[in-house]
This record gives sequence, C-alpha cells and structure tokens, in this order.
Amino acid sequence: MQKPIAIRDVAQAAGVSTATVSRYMNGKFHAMSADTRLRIESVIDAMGYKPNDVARTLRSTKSNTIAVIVSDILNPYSIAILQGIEEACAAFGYTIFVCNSRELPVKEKEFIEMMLAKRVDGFVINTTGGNDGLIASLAERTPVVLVGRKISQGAVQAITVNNAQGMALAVDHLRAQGCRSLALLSPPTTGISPRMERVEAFRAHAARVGADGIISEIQIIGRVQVEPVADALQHIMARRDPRQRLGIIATNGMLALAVLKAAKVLGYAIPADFLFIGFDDTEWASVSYPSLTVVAQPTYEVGAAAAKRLIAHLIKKEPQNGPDAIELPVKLIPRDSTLT
Amino acid sequence: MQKPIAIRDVAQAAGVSTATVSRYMNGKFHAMSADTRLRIESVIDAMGYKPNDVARTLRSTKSNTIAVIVSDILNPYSIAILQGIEEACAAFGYTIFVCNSRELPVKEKEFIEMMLAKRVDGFVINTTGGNDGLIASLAERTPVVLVGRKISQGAVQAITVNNAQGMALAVDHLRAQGCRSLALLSPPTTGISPRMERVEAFRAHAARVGADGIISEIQIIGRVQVEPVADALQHIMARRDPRQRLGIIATNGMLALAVLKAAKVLGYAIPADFLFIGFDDTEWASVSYPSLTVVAQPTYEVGAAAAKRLIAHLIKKEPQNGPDAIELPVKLIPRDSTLT
DNA sequence: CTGAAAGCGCTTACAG
DNA sequence: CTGAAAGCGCTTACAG
Repeated sequence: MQKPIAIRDVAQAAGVSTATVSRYMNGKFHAMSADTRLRIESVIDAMGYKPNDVARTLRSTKSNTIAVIVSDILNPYSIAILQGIEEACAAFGYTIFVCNSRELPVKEKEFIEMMLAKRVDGFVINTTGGNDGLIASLAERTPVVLVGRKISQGAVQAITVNNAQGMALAVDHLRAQGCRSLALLSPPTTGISPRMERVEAFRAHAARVGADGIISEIQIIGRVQVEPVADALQHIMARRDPRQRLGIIATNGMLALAVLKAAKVLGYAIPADFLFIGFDDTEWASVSYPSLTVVAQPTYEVGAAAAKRLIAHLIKKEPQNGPDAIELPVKLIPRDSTLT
Repeated sequence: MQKPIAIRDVAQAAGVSTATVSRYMNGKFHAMSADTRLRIESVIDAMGYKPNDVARTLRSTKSNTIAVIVSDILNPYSIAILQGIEEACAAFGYTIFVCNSRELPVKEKEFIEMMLAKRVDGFVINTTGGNDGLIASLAERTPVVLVGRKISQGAVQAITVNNAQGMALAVDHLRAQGCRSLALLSPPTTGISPRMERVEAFRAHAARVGADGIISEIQIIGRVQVEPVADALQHIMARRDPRQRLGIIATNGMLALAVLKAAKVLGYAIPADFLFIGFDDTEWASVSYPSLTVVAQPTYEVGAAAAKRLIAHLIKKEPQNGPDAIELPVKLIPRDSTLT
C-alpha cells in the first residue's frame, strides 16, 4: 500500500505553493493566472492526485457526509426512504452513513454519538421514539431532519405523511364496502408518532360512526410475527358478530404480510371471512393472495424531501427555519382484499 | 454551534499532557499511574469529551469505516446482504458508507474514488461487472471483498453462492414434476457472474437431459419490468408444445415478481399453464398467488461473511491470503407454483 | 510513568 | 496573483 500522493507533491511538481494547489482544488480560479491553472491541471492529471477528504474535513469542518439512522432496515418502508435519501444525496455530492437502530433507543443513542464523532454534516433520523430529548438537543447544534416519525418536543424539522387521512381513507373504504364491524392491528405505539396517529384516527373514526352501530376493536401486536398475529386474528374472529361484515386494518406493511401468512395458516379466506387493508404499497401487494388493498405512502418522496431539506440547510448555512413539519398526502389503492 | 471540546481542554483540566490523554483514550493504561488514569477519567466524564474521529483518522490512517457498494439497492437481495454487512460491522465497531451504483459502472467507479478519498479501511462490493480491472487493482492496495458477483481477473476475495447447484436443483425439481419443456428467463448476463453461471448451468443441464427429449429455451430480459417479461412469456407460450408440461425458471427475485405480474395481466394460471420457480426466497414468496417455489440463497450470511472476512483482514493486517472464494450452498423450497 | 515536539494533509487569513 | 505560516485535533516515536 504505497503512500498516496499529497498536495505537497503536486505543488512541488507544478512549482507552486500548496496554497495555490488548494485554491485550484476548490475552484478558486479567479484568483489565479491562467498559466498556473493550466500547469496545475496537467500535473494533477499526470499524477492522478485525489485530495484526502479526511484532512479536508478536519480543516474545514465540512465532511459532505450525512448520517442516516433508520429504525428497521428490514422494513421495505425504510428501504424506500433510504433510496430517496441516497439518490438526493448522491446528486449533491453527499455520502451517507447508514445505521440501523433496530428499534432500540440505546443503539440509536450510540449511533448518534458515533456519527457526531465522525463529524457528519447532518442527520436524517427515522427515530425509535425513545430519544426525544437527545434528538431535540442534537437539533440545536446540528442540522437534523426527521423522517416518518416526529418527536414530542423541540422544534425539529420532520417530513411525515398524513396518517389521519390514511386511516380515514381506510375506514371509509371498509364502510363503503359494507363493513359494520372493524378491527385494527398495530405494533406497540409508544413514542412512535405515526402509530399513535393511526390508532387515534381509527378510534376517532370509530367513535364518530359508532352512532350507526359499528363495532370496532384495537389489537396491539407485540412482535410482528405470524404466531402473535394469528392469536390476535383468532381473538377477533371469535368475538365477531357473524351477521356483520368484518373489516381489518394493519398499520404497516410488515404487519400486513404477517396477517396474510397467519390467515393462510388458520385457513381464513380474504375477503370472504374478512376484508383487509394494509399500509404501505409494497412491491408484492399486487401479487399476493389476495392482492392487497393498501394505503400507499409516498415513501421515496419522504426520503428525498428530507435529504433535500437537510442539504438546503447545509449549503445555505441558514438556521433551521422553524419547526417546519411537512406532511405528504397518502392514497388508497383498492385491490382484491376488499372486493365484495 | 459551540466548539466541541478537544483533547487539549481535557489535558489542561486534568493537568497532564495531551499525549497522556491520548494514551488513556487508546486504552494504554499499563503505561500510566492509577492516579492519572482516574483523574483523566473523571475529567472526561465531567466534560463529556468525545474524541474527533476525523483527526484520529488523519493521524492514524485508520477510519473504522467500510464502503459498501451495491449494484441495486431496490433489490431485496441487496437489502439482505446489506443487513448482514451492517450487523457484522456494528458488532466490531465499524460503520458503513452505503453507495448504490444502480448497475452503472460509471457510478461504481465514481463511488470507489470517492470512498478512497474518504480513506475507508476497506470495501465490500456487489459489482456491476463493468469495472473488473479497476477492482482488481484496487484490491492490490486496499482490502476488498466481493459479494454475490465475482470478477474475471485478479485474486480478489469473493463470497458467493453455488449457482450451478441452484440451477440444477431447479431443473431437477421441474423434471421430477413432469416438465418435458423448460424455459429460462434471465436479465442480461454480461460480466455478471451469477447470471452467467445460472444460464450456463441451465444450458448444461438441458443438454444433458436433451437425450430424453426435453425442449428448452432461454430468454434474456433487457429491462426487468412487466411489459418485456410479458412479451417473453407470450413468446414462450406461443412456441410451446401443449402436450408437454412446461416449466419456467426466473433467475432472480425481482424478475420472478415481474413474471407473476405479467402472468396475471395475460391471464395465465400458475401452475396450470406452466410451473414456475424463482430465485431468492423473498419475504412475500409464501403469500404470493401462487406461493412461489424458489431457490433460496443465504443472502444475509453472504453479507455477514463478507464483512467478517474483511474485518479479519483489517484487524490482523495480514495480506489477503490468496484468492479465497467462498461459495455458500443454496436450497430449493417447494411451494404451490410447482405443485402438480 | 510522562511530556515536548513533530507531523498526518489539508485550508485560510495575512501579507505582499 | 501567490506564498509563508499557522492550525484543525489528534497520535507517536523519542527522550527522560
């Protein structure tokens, strides 16, 4: 591993000072004669000089690097967000560190500190919901944009989707399809804004329509796996009034997948035994059995918008202009799982 | 954004030199009195000192950072690999840069140079297949481990799967299910070793069994989207001998998904009109219609093995010990799409 | 056991 | 238009 060539080598070969080479590398051509500029250019080409970003960062306190902390990299939702972030960053010359907190606040905290030590220029966080205070204070000294999940304190920028609208669409669709009985399946909501919002919206909607005799219930699924979901399904089916058409909603894509698997295991037919709506328009939603009616979130756009917003701050060096929360719209895509 | 506290501040407060604080930070306690050690410890706790990794890296030429370049971050295959890499890295204190070359050799080259400038300690690459020379020479001066795809030159470490075995399993299964006519769908194979190996294995197998009258054909799909796949399917169906049971194989998960979608659009029933096997046991393979027989690859393990191998090099500083190619086994998971 | 000093590879006022 | 010099925050022989 021979030593890479440094700015000093270029300066020597071109017969100028390192300051001048540095100016060249930073595009400050206006303060430079055409002659030196050309000379430096050809030396660099010949030697294949690439500046050391680490040294640059140390000196300029600008790393062109962004930390992305996702709560669950296995979730297709996270991937879509990641893709949106990655592409926006690549377009502006930013590189991303990817950290997976696996829904563990402790890991999230560790990653934040590690990334701070690496002097990233900013953060995009899909938070576990367990570090609100830390993130709020982080945002006071470093640019931070939250994706998908908001925190309860501080003025931190966040790009989310309209979860209340999404749930309203789902409930209305099920009612329009004749459901008089509704059930909601959600992972634990503690500290996780979209889950709280969705459950809350379901509750509000059920209450509103309670007058016309709709029965509704909410099941919290501790681990998103087939067995607990199967248990919840059985519970719901046992209590249902067979004379009323039942509609079930799962608040995210992984949960929806588990419901399909559990229904298969238990021998329930969808939509014959119950209508079903999931969140997240995953790539497989149209080929599952049955194909899945979903509330589609603009996940890629959420990621891209977050990255662009963060980069705008970094470039303009302007303070975070207020607690700007951007909420993107969602839409319902009807498929066979709610066909009657 | 107040200035973060530096090693100098700690040294001053503790009444020692920065050298001693540095020794403390690097765990060189043996060369330090218990007294100073405790003193430094309490000062660090009190001040909340976190060393600047950028400075450390500049000085020590060790960044604890690894570049991961995947060819398509949208592919669930890449995600599983990424997860394996991420977890192995996190366990050893390494952080990963994630780059998505989108199957473009030009982007891949750019990323390699960018990561080199950031002084990453090593690379894990799922290559586009268009930079074999560059990667071979890169591997001579920096630790590199390839995942999933090998290159044609140089002695670069690679973790792959046994593609010939996978294709053999698929072909044998289809034959056992009574198929006398076989078709293979693959994206363009140029430079991409697993694709070449799979197509080659299919060809070899078809030739071997040609004696007992099997008919086989290979269709290359330029873009993995529904329309081109539908065209290929129609072509295959038009030429098939209706008296012989037909089996179709798709060489990766995204292609398999496109086949299911295309079959749906065209009104073909699986397995009634043809049996079907995909590669990659994606999370949805068991809930698709029909549930999908697949050749499952140990994708997570490929990623984890690559990261561990790379880290072993980095820690031991031992030279890449030979062109070690590790090939993990695959297995066939039979489901409804090949049920007769 | 501990410190002074050099240096990693850059950038940036400052001076001319 | 250009260079000498200081300094970003660490680590590491070297000397004692």
